[in-house]
Amino acid sequence: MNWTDERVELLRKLWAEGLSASQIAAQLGGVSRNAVIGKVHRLKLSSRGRAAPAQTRQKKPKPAGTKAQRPAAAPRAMPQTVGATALKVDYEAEPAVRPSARPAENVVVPISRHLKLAELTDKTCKWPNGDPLTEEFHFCGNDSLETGPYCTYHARLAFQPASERRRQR
DNA sequence: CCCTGATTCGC
DNA sequence: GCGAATCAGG
Repeated sequence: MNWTDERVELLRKLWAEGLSASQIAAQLGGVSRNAVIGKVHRLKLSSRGRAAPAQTRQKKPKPAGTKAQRPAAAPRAMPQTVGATALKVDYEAEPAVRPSARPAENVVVPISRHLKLAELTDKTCKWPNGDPLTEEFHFCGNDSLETGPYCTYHARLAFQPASERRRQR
């Protein structure tokens, strides 16, 4: 995989959104999280917004080859773990239940359109399916025009109290 | 041990 | 420029 303009653009977006490097790598596909981090640095996107004090970074003595040590780059700041945690929090806290939950038996589970994060609009259901770190991860993507962030089915899962959900069948 | 980003450096 | 290996740390 090479860094096309589209992929770089998506990288910029997701990085700005606060996704972790590994999650971005999963979304992009075909690259490792190291590749993403490397690219992020080359694009100079490193500090995601906040400029903070200074993180002390130790230099790393290479095992064998004696190479010249650099003066160590300028210390920068980290917004303090927004990455996987951010999306995971969304993933677990926003929807009241996991997509795998079975709320009602007489309700037809919608067939997901399998949209990528970048493909979502304000009219598509943002219910996440699968693990953000896997290739299979996608969003429901069905029409949510009149039901907010979710389609009618997922809106019920997302906004119904646990007690209601329990005796729903 | 899971994860995070940061850095180095051979390619 | 790219990214695996490696690092420090939560």
